[in-house]
Amino acid sequence: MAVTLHDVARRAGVSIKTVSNVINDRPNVGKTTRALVQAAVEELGYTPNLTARGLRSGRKGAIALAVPDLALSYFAELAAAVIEAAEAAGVVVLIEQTGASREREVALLKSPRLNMTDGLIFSPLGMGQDDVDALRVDYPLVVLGERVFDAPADHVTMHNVAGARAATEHLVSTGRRRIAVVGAHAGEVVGSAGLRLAGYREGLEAAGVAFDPELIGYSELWHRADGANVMRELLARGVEFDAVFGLNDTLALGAMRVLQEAGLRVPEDVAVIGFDDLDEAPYAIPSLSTVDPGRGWIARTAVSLLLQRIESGGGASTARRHVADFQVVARESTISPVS
Amino acid sequence: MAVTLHDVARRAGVSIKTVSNVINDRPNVGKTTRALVQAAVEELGYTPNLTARGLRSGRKGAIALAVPDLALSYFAELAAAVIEAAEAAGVVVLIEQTGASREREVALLKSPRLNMTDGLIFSPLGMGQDDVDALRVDYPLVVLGERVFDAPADHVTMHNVAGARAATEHLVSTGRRRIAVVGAHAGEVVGSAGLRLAGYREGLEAAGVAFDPELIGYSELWHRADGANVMRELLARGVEFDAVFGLNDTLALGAMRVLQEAGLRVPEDVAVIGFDDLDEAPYAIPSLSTVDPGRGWIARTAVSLLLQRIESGGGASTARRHVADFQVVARESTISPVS
DNA sequence: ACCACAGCTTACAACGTTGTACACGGCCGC
DNA sequence: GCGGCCGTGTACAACGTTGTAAGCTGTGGT
Repeated sequence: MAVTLHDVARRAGVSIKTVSNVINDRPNVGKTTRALVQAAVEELGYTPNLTARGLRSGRKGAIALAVPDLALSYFAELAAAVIEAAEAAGVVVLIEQTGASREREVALLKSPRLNMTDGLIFSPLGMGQDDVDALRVDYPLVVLGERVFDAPADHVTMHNVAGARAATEHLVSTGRRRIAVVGAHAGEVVGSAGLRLAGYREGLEAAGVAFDPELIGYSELWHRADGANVMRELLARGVEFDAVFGLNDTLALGAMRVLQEAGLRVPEDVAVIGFDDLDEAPYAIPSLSTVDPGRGWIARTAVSLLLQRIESGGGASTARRHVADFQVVARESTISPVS
Repeated sequence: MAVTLHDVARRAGVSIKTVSNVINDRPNVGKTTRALVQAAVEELGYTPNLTARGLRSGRKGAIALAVPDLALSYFAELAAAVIEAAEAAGVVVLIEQTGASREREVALLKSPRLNMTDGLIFSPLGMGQDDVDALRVDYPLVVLGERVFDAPADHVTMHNVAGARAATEHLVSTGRRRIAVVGAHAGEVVGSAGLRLAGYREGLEAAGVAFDPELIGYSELWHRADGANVMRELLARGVEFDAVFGLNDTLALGAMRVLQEAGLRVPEDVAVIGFDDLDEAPYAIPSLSTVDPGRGWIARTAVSLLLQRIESGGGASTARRHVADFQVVARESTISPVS
């Protein structure tokens, strides 16, 4: 059915290796032969069999991306950026969903399915420091996020602490002092929730504002609904606050809806800031202030690091660590428009 | 480096074919031999090389999914469902983004990259009826959506017309008569916009409400921002309406924010309904009424049809067409809560 | 005049797996 | 007790590609 090198070789009257050399732009092919072969390729509509190439050369031209769930906006947008960056390098992306389950994350790392790809970009959410050994794999690996420190793999991450601190300071700079937090994880130290909460405390301290545990709203998951629930609970408790820091944008958006439902004006009565700079943040009403964690840069860097590892034969040199620049994006939810 | 059948065979003292037979549960292997081999597999940590298997057997265990852009919520949620369904069948998913560009869509269909997979689930957005021949491919293909009719491939789609009609009738049933539309495409007949607008007109007609072109808001793209812009324009024009039908949820959400910004209450002053039942619809404030087009069913059916084609050797039998059941989901944006 | 060498091309093996054909032994039926 | 058959296992080839080594031709140096 499919056209192979043999067919092209027969048509052009050369050996299959010469055709292979033409396809791969090897230098040692004569001009006339090259043209002859190219004509035959054109004529027969030959396309290389990537599976066979992968078997023989070990390079498959595909990478895997493992995220908790594509239905979570942050990961969908991250995946979109990873696919775009990979595409630019001529590589395709195979996506795995781990459901943020520690077991599935650990299992994935040893899955035979991964040997269809040249390497993995892995964004764990359930694994912890204890699983650091599971990351000691024999294929190129880039880890995203901050669940595991000192991993024996390249690491691309964001300034969770500094970003959260900057968000807090931004709120303080607009005159807010009672800043509620939505989405904290009890007792967590590593992980986005723990780090961002630490940044929040740093920001308060720098501004000379006392930390009040009453202002911290906890929720395990980070969906819109969780943000709404936590905010309802804070309101019910009667805690006073003039600002809300959602540990990510979906939490902030959920919280913001509840605030408006309760008749509180954003930002006049309560300012709201999130974290992630989702595509939808600018289009919320009011548009959501947030921290842009450099998602695009993270995606591009992760792809580029992974491709470098693949290129270099996966030699387990020292693990590199890259941190994206962040930026506070002030929008209407923290700064009232000039009226 | 990696453990192969040869290594296992040597360890177990049998031939590699016997090991292969054990791995694949072939019947003609004795009980003791089987146990022996399994022990060796365990001991050496053998995992099959899927690339080699793919080359030899033609079955790669991967399918491709092509969507316009994962950053669009609908496609992210669709992709999540497709990956989940494929995973249940032991198949991985490779994702391609076409950017809704007709050229890239047509090019993708002939891309050699696809031969890493056993088949394609394709959701075109730029192609039209003229490109029907491009869908005549020699690998298993399932097409989603309604851009192309009579395609020579299996087709899974939704009840765009009936769903839109039902949404319209739902608005009518709550007493609305002046129903604005957000997101129409001028002159389009096929495609979601054209079909949903047709359903809207059917719904009006059935209710004996006259169609008023003044109420139709056009926008090429279907992002949140487009919904907001169209709504601002409708308000600026001073058209009177008591309901809004967003041709998808993001349009409806964008429009709803603008309505609230303008001081109009939803649903008291204006009812809003969307289409897609995105995960975020129930968490908007007010929660968004919408049409559940059976996204999960579509994903599962598409995967199942594709796998059937693959199983049956891709024999180009007659193209099948499947249409998901839809359901109007009434939420707060069309029905005021009992107060 | 011959060797060395560069430039181009080819034959062959190999990547790790599975399909095909066949070999071996024992048991059944006649 | 012999022929055939079933159950079990093996050897070999093949999937389509690329790496290696070697072959062939012609040119230039000595």
